[in-house]
Amino acid sequence: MENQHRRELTFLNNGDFLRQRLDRIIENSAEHGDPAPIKEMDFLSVSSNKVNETKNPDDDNTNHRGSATALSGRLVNTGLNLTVTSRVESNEKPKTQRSTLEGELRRLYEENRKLKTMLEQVTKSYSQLQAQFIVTLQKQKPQKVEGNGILSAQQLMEPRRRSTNLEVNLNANDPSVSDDKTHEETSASDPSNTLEVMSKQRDHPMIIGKQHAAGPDQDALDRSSQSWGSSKSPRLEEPKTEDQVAEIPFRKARVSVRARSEAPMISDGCQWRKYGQKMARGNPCPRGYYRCTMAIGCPVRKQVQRCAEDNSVLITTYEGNHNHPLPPAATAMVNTTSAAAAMLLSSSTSSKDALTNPAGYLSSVPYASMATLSATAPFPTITLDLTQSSPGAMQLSRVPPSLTSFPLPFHGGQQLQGHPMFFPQKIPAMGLALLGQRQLQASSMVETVSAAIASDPNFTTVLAAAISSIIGASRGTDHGSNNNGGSTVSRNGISVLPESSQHPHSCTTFSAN
DNA sequence: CGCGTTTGACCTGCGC
DNA sequence: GCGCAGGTCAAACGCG
Repeated sequence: MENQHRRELTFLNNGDFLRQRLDRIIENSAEHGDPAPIKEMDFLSVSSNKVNETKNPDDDNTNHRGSATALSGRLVNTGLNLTVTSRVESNEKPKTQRSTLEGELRRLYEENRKLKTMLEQVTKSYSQLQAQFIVTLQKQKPQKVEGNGILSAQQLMEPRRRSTNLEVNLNANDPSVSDDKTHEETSASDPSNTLEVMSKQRDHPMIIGKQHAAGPDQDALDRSSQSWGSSKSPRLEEPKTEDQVAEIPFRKARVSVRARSEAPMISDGCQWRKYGQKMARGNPCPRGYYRCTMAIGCPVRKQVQRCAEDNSVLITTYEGNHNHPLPPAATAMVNTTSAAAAMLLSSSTSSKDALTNPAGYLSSVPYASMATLSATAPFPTITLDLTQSSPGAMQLSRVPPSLTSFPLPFHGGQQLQGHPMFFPQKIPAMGLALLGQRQLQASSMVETVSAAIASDPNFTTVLAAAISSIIGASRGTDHGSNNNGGSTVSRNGISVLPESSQHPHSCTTFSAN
C-alpha cells in the first residue's frame, strides 16, 4: 500500500509512471508491425484525431489544467502540462489492437484521475494537520510555562548550530503554464493555517518547548522574531531574560527566492515597508530591508537584492511568521513554501549530520539539482531558483564563494568529484521524467514544492512525529477535520520517530509574478 | 499631515 | 582588541 501510494504520487507529479506505460504501449505497437507509431510529439496542437469523439466527462477538468495528452484520440493526463498529439495511423492498425490501446489508455486516464484526487486529498489533509498542529501547540503553551519556565540543560547547552545553505533549483519559471491546479490545491488550505504555522527554530526536538518557555504571549514571539538575522539591535530591548538568552542559539530558517524581474520587488501579496538599505559586500546593488506592514507588529521581514552576476535576477529572502491573516495571493504560497523550508530543516537532526550526510533529505526534493552548505551563514536557507529556463541551466548553480560548498549525493551518494557545484541529475523519478522530456514544462513553484511535500516520506514522517508527540497526549481535543489527516499519515505508513520530532517551520510567503 | 523612503549612525557577531 | 560586514534604528526628507 505504501509503495503504491508513493508511486501514485510520483506519477501525479511528473508523469513518469505514465511515460513508462506509454513506452510499453509503444513498444507493443512496434512489435505488432507498427515500427513508429508515434513519430513526433506535437506539444502545441490539440488533438485532431478522428477517434476522439467519446468525450470523457472529465475532459474539462483535465484540459483546464493543461495536462491533457491526446494519444490515439484519448486524453491522457501526463502530469506534465503538456499537450501531446500522437500521429498514429490508426486506420492502419488492426481494430483489436486499437481497441486494446484505447482500453489501456482509458484505464490510465481513470487511474490518473484517481491519483489526482488522492493528491488533492493529501494536500488538503496536510493543511488541516498543520492547522491542528498549531492549535494544539497554542493550547499547550500555558502548561509548558506552568511546568517549567526555563529551558532544559540540554537546550541551554545546545551549541550554536551550524547552518546549512541549500539551494534547490526549481524549474518553475514558466508563467505561461497553467496554474489552476495549484490554486485549486492551495486554496483548499485555510488561510489560518499560515498563522504561526512555522516556528523559527530547528535542530532541536524540544523546539516547541523552547517556544513555550518563552511564554505564550505574542510579545515573546515578536521578540524572537525581531532578532532577524545574526545581529540584534539592543537599543529598545529590555535586559535579556533567561529565555531570551536561550533563544540565541536557535535561529530561523530563511527561504530565498530567485526570480527574474525588472520590478524593484516581486509581488507576493503582502504589504511591505522599507526600513533600511545597505550595500552588501560583493554586490554593487544595494540590499533593501523590508518589514511586513499588513498588521501591527508583524515580524516578517524580507531582504531584496539584485543578483550581482545578473541584474535581472531579483533575490528575495523571507523570514519570520506572519501574525495576521494573509490575502489569498500570499496565502497560496505559504503552506507549500513553509513546508519546503520545514522539510529542509527537518532533514538534519543535527547540523553536523546535515553537513556530513544531507543526502537523505535532499534526495527527496524534486528538481533539486544541487545543494550547498554554508558553514558561515547563521541560518539554514533554502533557495528556490525560478530563473532557470532550461534543463541544462538547472544543472549548475552558483553560490557565493564565501560559502563552503559540498557536493551532496542524491539517492545513493553519487557525486561528481571535483565539481562541488555540479550535481548529477540523480533525482527522483519525477525529476527524471521531466528532464527526459527535454522541454521542461514548469508547473508553478507551489506545485513543485507540493510535489516535494507529497512525495517526501521524511517530511511526512517528521510531521507525523511532531503531531504524534504533541497531539498524542491530548487526543480528545481533536475534531473531525483530522480524519483526512489521519488517513494521510496512515497511507504513508508513517511511524513515529521520537528522534525526529522536530518541528521546523519557516514562514515564507512569496510568488514570482 | 500622514505615510513611506532615504540615509547615516549605531550595534552585534565574527574573523584575524 | 580591532576592523569589517550585516542588520536595525530613527531623523530627515519627499510625496500625495
